[in-house]
Amino acid sequence: MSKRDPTLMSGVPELVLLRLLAQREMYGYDIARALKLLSHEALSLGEGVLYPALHALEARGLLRSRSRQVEGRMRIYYQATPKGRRRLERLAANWRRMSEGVERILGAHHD
Amino acid sequence: MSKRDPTLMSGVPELVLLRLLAQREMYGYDIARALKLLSHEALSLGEGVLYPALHALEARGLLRSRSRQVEGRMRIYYQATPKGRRRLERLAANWRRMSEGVERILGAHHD
DNA sequence: CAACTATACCTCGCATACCGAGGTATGAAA
DNA sequence: TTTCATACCTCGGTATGCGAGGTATAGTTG
Repeated sequence: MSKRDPTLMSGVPELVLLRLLAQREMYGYDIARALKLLSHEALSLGEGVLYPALHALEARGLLRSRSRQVEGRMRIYYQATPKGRRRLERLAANWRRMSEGVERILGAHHD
Repeated sequence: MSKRDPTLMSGVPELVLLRLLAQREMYGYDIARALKLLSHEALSLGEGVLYPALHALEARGLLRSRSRQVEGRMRIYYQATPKGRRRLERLAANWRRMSEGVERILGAHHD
């Protein structure tokens, strides 16, 4: 069925993947490293999340990939499609909205 | 097995429930309303999330409840236990950490 | 040359979280 | 008497995240 919106809970992996791959072409291993680095270790996608997520996003037309041989090793480079970018905008807006909501609740003292 | 930590994705419902109920005693319907209000509609826990979550948290000793009859209607009031408050601290710290991580990735231009 | 480490990909199956839809019952208002 | 707001509840589906495990190559080190 047609993929309902990520509701409350995050879909953070989808979000950050699209964000990275909207910026530039990257391959799996690369993404994992970048994610740890950029988020100061706060985020880390294990391979059991990463690869299935990449495949799913590609199948949905949000990413496209090309394989390249680099120094004997095979790499699959992904980047966001236009559709993926549009999706990213939606997800990012959503995420900010909900994260601000959480922040308000964490911050307030509700007497 | 013993309940692994909420990993990447949020466990936002658990977090916000504990936060509200660390502050004051509330009952289900009340919580739903407060949540919408405080978060400016950004968060809304449907009853299919809310009640099971409350039961689960109570079963884990993070909340305790008492029933009261108010104007003919039965209400079950919940509040956070000390253990629940400690859990809240952990979850809140976790959430900030990961939300900052996401923010960094959303914000940066990764050239 | 054997081991080991880093790179690079992959899948399977478990657990659990979240959600919508549906169900019950009361009191007040129309 | 019907409807609305209050107030609770459960069931079943789905997807999602995750760990563990598996393959293979290139380079390093003893």
